[in-house]
Amino acid sequence: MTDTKSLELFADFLEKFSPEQMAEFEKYIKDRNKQSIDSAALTASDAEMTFGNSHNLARQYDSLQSGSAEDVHALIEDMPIAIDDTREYDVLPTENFLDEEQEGVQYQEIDNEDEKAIVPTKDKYGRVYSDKFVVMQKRMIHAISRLDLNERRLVLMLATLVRGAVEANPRQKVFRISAADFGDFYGLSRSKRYEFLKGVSKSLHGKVFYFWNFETDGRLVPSAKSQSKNGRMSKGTEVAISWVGKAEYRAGEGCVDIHLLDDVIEMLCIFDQMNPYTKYQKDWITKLGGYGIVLLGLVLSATKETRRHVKEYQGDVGPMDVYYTLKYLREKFDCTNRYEKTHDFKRYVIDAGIKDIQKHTPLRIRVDYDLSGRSVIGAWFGVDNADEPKPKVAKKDEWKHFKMTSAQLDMFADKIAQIEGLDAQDVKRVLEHPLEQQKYVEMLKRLNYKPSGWFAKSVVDKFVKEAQEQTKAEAIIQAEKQALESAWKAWKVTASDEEIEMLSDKAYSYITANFEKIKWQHANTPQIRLHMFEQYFRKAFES
DNA sequence: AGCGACCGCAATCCGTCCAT
DNA sequence: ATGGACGGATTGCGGTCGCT
Repeated sequence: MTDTKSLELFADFLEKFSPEQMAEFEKYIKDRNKQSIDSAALTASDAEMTFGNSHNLARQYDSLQSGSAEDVHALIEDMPIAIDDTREYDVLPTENFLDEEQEGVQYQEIDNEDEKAIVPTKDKYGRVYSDKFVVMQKRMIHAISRLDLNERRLVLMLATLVRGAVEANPRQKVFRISAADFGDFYGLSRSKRYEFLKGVSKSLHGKVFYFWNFETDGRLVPSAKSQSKNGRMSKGTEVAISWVGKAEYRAGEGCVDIHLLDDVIEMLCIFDQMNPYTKYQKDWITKLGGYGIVLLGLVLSATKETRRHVKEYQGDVGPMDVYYTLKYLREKFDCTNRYEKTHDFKRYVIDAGIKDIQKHTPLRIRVDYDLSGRSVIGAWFGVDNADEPKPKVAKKDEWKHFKMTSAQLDMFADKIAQIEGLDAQDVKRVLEHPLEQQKYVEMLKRLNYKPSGWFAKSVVDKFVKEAQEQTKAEAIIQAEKQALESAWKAWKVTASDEEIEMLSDKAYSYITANFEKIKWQHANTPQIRLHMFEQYFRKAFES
């Protein structure tokens, strides 16, 4: 148990590395193994694979299980590398739903007074994040995923509120949320919002979440009991935190005063280098269910590196952005004990998450499972932004590729046929052809027809392709006709006068008249053409 | 308004069939 | 024999309805 948690931590930790740092760390592991100080679980090739390829990182993640938690922590503790994480979590390949890049994220603590002061993270313009986003530390995503809808709503509301409040007053610990604000924020009915707020402030109170504590330099905070005999760190501090310290519902005023612990305030406010975060658009996350949130976090936290590597994905569902082992996914979704049947896990966690995201965000998640024999061992995920291509709604010409109903077809074909003195069936055939219908557009306008339906693009494309092929075929036939003519001329030159006399022009006209029947296309050399020509000529002559 | 019966829905779990 | 697919049962939670 501890093992998997620490490995998760380790995996998260590795994600922060730049390629250079990976190389450096790899070297470090190599040296370490050479000296065989400890039976480090990581081998050089483990490290190489792990660092070289995030796909493998996920795979290796499982093989790392053989290492003890101690080793992993020792590794991290001994890490000779200063983590300078300039590689932020870029949220998606398509940045179009992000307003601005997060830069210059700073962390500052003022500890000279009783109350710890917390200075919120600002963006490069010196602003606290806009309300449009709920900015969330990554490690918090897991914590909030186990809350129910209203609890999550409260936390998310706090996330935006606290940031602003702490900005104004760094020592503020109590935050007031009114039922009115809460209700407006999420569009709750007037009658329900009081109950909701009251209930949620109560239910949230008992809830606790756990996380691994980090020092600001990225090292694990040593806990008092964590020193093992060999003086090495055996564990980081696992911190249990109550979401709210005290929640006071002020009856009559319709608001609740929420006392938050510093850690929670920090989590909500401070996004320093060691706290990878990812941001979600507010209205997405408030609508998403627990699995949707976690899945979104997993998929969106794909780094540029993972994306590059997962391109190696050999499937047919398009490029994939990230790969996770089944085991890792189960842990992330908190499903190590639930949904023991893989199919159930897929159905009710992965698929449900995808459906959830599909429903509430413009993102479309693709998934392809990695099979080892019959067993699912992992999954690739790809994400598309449905809003992305934003097909410019070029005002389409309604008189182009319009699709008439069968009633309309009958009626207007009849009318046009009468006016033009044509066969109604022929007219109908033209009208229902998206390319040829152009011929009668003026007529239809005069007859007060108004297009109300159109052919799908794919259908039109099919017709266009057909037409192209037809013109191509016609061109070939044309060329063949010319070839025939020149063959005839050539034959006339070589033929004796007697033969020419025998063969009247009638024969030539027979051949040309039956041209379609003769498979001239197959005669692709002059010799064969000549041969065929003679053959058919003879046949014509005999008849 | 207060109460329980009832319903709908989602989450979870289980049994059976099927392919390998 | 095993894991996955699938249908279906069970559970639990809200919310609603009708009765008092």
